[in-house]
Amino acid sequence: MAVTLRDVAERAGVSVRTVSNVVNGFQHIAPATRARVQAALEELNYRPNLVARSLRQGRTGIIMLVLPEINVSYFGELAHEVVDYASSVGCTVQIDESGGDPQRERALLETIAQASWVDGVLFSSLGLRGVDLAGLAGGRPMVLLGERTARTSLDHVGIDNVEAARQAVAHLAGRGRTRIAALGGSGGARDATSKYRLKGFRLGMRAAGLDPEGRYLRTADYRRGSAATAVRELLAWPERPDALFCFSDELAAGALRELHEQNVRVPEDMAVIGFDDIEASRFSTPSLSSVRPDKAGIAQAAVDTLLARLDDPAGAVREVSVAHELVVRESSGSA
Amino acid sequence: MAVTLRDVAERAGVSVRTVSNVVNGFQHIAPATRARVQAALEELNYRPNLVARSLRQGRTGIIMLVLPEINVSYFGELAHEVVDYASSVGCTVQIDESGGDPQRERALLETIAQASWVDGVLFSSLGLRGVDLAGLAGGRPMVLLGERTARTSLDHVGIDNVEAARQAVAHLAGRGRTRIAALGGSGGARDATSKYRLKGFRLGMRAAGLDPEGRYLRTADYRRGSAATAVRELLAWPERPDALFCFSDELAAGALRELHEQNVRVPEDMAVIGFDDIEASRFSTPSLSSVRPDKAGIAQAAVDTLLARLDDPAGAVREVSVAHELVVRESSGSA
DNA sequence: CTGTTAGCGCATTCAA
DNA sequence: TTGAATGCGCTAACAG
Repeated sequence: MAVTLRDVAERAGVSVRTVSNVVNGFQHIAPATRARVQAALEELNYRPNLVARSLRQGRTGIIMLVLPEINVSYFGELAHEVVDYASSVGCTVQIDESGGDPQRERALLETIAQASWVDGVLFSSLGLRGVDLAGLAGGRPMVLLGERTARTSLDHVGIDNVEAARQAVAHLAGRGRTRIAALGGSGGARDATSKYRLKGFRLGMRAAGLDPEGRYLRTADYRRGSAATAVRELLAWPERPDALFCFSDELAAGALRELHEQNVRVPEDMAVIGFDDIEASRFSTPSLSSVRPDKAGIAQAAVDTLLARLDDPAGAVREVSVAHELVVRESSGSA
Repeated sequence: MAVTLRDVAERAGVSVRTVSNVVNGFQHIAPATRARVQAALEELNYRPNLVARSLRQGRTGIIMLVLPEINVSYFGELAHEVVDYASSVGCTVQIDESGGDPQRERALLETIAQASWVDGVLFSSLGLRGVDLAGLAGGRPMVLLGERTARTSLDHVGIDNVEAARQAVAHLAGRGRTRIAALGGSGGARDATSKYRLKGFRLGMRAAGLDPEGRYLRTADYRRGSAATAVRELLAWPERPDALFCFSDELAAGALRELHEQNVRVPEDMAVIGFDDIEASRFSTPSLSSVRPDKAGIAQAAVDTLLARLDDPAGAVREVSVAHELVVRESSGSA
């Protein structure tokens, strides 16, 4: 069996209270006592039972991070930042995947509401609307990551997708492209991310004196494999695009591949820009221009916001907008 | 405050024992009582406190997964499989990162020994030797993932790296390549993965009647960014290689990029094969040949092995070898 | 400065 | 079939 405070107390000939004090680094302890307890602690190789401690304190220090899929590069990189920052503030991260499926997201939230060992949840939803989420959290502190789909009582951390998308389009237009197309997501209410990026796309097009209508193509998801058919379709448009704004770097990677197969040169015949700036994009051929969200900033803001919410459950709803940046590489170089 | 068993018991006019029985689905309960308790349960929206339950039962259902970095594609994909399978057997996954640094791995294990809410640990080490690990686990069940560095008392799940590497080399030789080079890791005792892959490289070379000596180049790590300088060096060899076996797909991706910059055609001038078969490899230009470990198989075996160890702490040490497969794509197509 | 003790919420043994 | 009571290991309020 595991050695308990009580065992140590007996060994050292003191009370559990004193041992607890030593373990937790309390100040006012007689040096002699402290030394004796320390010795007993080490002789018995005492390890505090964190479950018991958590039961007592009501906090576990465990943050749950819900993502569509951890194997998707962007989410992997985001998770990395979250784990990294969380550990620096003494928290560990539990990861769950929703698969981006609203039904599974819902089921997961049911579980979360019960999984009462997590102090709070960072939820990166693709399918559920904020209003749905709020009700499902089961009163547990939750911060929404990515896009907020509707007015809700939940804290939210994300970037300005509209502005970021607008800048991407402005960049393409600035390089002389006039037949710009956008690609990714559903563009509708169900997928807020693409909705806002599409909005930014339209703003950017109009600002450049271009007509955005009929220049957007949906995809089933944001993965590499979903780009190929879309790209073929887009190449068959009567007015073939000379630039492509993909709503994720993975889509852009899939697009680069398909463009290669169709013998379309990038950037000469088609400029391409992605979104997320995943690491692979720096090394692709051609290297991929992208919108880079400050992932570390998102992670930090998310964890901080969650911790603040834990301390003040009734505080005002927080809305944090994190920085982003345009990264220009070969794929959108001047033709 | 949260609703407890006691609250429900009062409400239903029964004892906590009875409520507990209903919650846990015990059989012998009078239908009338059960109905009354059920009603109270729902009216009060009772959620069991899992921390308290865990304290009582001694198990949390939390598995800790320790990886070098979750943002590295291979580990992201592996984590995905682990989370997926673990959830199917009722476990949640807590992720920690070691950064691949032996010192941090050691520190992390100290924490693990204390973090007594995890039932067991899946440890994918890069730097520490198995013998070191065994002592540090603090008696907590631990399964080693990837490579086992030394005889140890720990369970281990991995693929046959020697054979996999041998096959990769045989494939290149089979395509008529004679000046094959290997790239990645330290090749030494500190990095068992590259040690075994290097061993397989040598076996494959000799089997093809080629001399493996002096045809291996180390890298600082397995990331894309570490390939460039190595590739430049390798291109300057007196007998310039016509094939490159990279010990990871990320290295291979970095190599493809650098080869492109140096105007070396792939596969015409240089065949390239990687290791891990990450998703990006299917879509790169050229698409990348690779050794594909059965990641789902690894995840499943790892979790199963850990659970078995939990049930039988004294059982025989398990050594599981999971399947792998060679995936041939453009980068190693015949010249 | 340190000992005693009451719970945290739950599962469970002993009675009834 | 159900109630009362114990304790998992710990922290903290209350003494002394």
